Amino acid sequence: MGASLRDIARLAGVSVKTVSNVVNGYAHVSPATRAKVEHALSQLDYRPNLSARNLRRGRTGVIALALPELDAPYFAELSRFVIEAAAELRWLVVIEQTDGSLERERQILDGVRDHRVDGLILSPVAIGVDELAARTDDTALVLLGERIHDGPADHVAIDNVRAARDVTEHLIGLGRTRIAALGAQDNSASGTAPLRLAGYRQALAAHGLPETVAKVERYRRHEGAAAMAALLGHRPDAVFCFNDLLALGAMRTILSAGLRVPEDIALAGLDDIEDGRYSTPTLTTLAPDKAELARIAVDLLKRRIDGLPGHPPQETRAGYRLMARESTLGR
Amino acid sequence: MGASLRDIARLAGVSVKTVSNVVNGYAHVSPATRAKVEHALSQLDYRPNLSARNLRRGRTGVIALALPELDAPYFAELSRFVIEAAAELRWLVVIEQTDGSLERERQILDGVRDHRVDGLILSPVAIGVDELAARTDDTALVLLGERIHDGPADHVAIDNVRAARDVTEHLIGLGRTRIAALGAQDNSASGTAPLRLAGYRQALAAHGLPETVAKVERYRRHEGAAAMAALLGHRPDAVFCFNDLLALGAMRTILSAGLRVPEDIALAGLDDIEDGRYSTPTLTTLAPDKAELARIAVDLLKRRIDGLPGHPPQETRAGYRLMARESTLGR
DNA sequence: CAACGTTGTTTCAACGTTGTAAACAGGTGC
DNA sequence: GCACCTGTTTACAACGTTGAAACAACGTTG
Repeated sequence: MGASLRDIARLAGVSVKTVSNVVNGYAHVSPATRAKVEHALSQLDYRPNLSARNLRRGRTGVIALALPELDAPYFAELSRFVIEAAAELRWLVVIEQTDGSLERERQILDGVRDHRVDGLILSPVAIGVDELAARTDDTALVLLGERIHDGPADHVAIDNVRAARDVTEHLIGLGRTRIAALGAQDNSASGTAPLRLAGYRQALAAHGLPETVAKVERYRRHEGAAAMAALLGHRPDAVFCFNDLLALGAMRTILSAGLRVPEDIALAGLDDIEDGRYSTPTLTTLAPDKAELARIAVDLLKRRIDGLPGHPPQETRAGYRLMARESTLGR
Repeated sequence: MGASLRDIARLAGVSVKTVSNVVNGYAHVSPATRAKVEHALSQLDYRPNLSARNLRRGRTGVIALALPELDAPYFAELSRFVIEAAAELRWLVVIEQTDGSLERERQILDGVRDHRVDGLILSPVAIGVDELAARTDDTALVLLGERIHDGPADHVAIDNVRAARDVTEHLIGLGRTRIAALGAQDNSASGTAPLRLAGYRQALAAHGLPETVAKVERYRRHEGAAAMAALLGHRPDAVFCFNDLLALGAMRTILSAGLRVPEDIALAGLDDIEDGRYSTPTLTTLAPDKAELARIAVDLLKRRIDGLPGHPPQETRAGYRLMARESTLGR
């Protein structure tokens, strides 16, 4: 085991508290003792025991990031930024996966209370606003990503309605008229899908175009592929997929059917995952500023952790950019 | 703050230790007191303070998983399995990213000592065997993935030489004769690249075929795309990319150049990331059993954490399967 | 020169938990 | 009546840290 303050104190011939003072950079320590102590510290290669420090201070320096699945590239990319932002505060990040299950989300919200983490960044899928509002626990919580606004906790996301409208407008601007949406969901009282659907509809309505909507259960490639197969019967000339994974699945279906992208069907996604920058054709998409999302989420969490409870929940928007690529523009 | 053992004890009219005994399922507690205590526990919604428990027990219940980058799909997929395997032991997993940098790897190895985590699963890139061997620290450590064997710590990986040979044999079996390798590295004393290169060479040598080798710095799509552009001059009829990201980048270059896969150039990768199952054409690859890798890594780590130090480092192999898809077989 | 403030250091207690050992009650056996 | 179990419960100390308070030594100040 490593050396404790006690060992250092013994070696340096001072009290434990003095060593503690040196370690914590307390001002009033005489140069002589400071030198002695520092020598002893480096001699024994002292490392503070963080369990003990945390017990004393009531903090762990660890936050949790709970998201549906780490192997969805969007979330993997987002995690990278969260981890980086947290690292600047010397926080560690434990990652939990909900798989979009209500029960897992409950478990995690509940588990936050066992003092292993100082706060939680949750990317919710299944849990409802009312259930969140009923939370008795006062551990710091930030909701990340697509979610009905004005909920009971701090929240950061892009403006999904406007983003979806922008993508749809892009397709309309290309002269497409039979524009389908792929990615609506039945069970998503709290999620993205309704917001993106609303944006899609707003754009179509503004131009008097008809809508076609395909539903999926989850945002994975194979569901995109399957839903696209069903859509082919409607002969759309453009498809707005509610995320990039769906779009990549859909692209596979279209190309396999011998149709061309974008000549026969223009395709757009949302998320800007790296895959879409290397697919053939490359995928037009809308790129949320993931670094900003992560930074804001961590900042909000820090404010909650440090601050007094009782402040009203805060709503924050992160930016985005439309990335027009080959799947709508052609080569 | 939550209730402590003391609060429960007061409410139930017993000693703190009795409550602790109930919480920990100690056998010799009379049914009557057990009931009393359990009532009080649920009444105050008791949660053990894990910082305190950890301080006492000297364990944190948290392990670290350090890998180059979370947004490389292979590592994201692997992380998912590690987190799942750890969850079965009630362990949390903090993720650290090294970005393949030596300094970060050192930092992380060093940081393990501050008692925040019980052990470390490291997927090393830059650090050398000798430096690892010189480690004085005795915190549990497991090396995960491609790495020179017989190092100073437990290690789990697939048999990279054999795997690379199998992929190359597959290409040879298709009748290809100008088979290039994409993904060799200059600086990788400790990594995958030399092993995979060796396997590739073994296969070619066995059939008397000539080799062509393209180097990259890191295993990312854009490097695969760039390296492939350089390879095109050699007019290979098949390319074995040392991982799937390289292959997907290469595929993009080939298709953009107006060549066909696999008719003009057959393409194979290694990793079996999900992207490759939905690219057009779908990507032939070799699929390491990631779930097995993760499980073994966690098991080895558990054994180290529980066990006495001093046992010799253990070498373990995980299985793999060749997934022949369109990029070599055609439709 | 007494009262006071500053600087440097220490003692003490506490954070919440659990291992150890000891205390206690209620038998059994002799 | 005593020694000796078995089962149940408790007191105590300890894990390593830090805030609060106390203390000693030394100027300053009125």
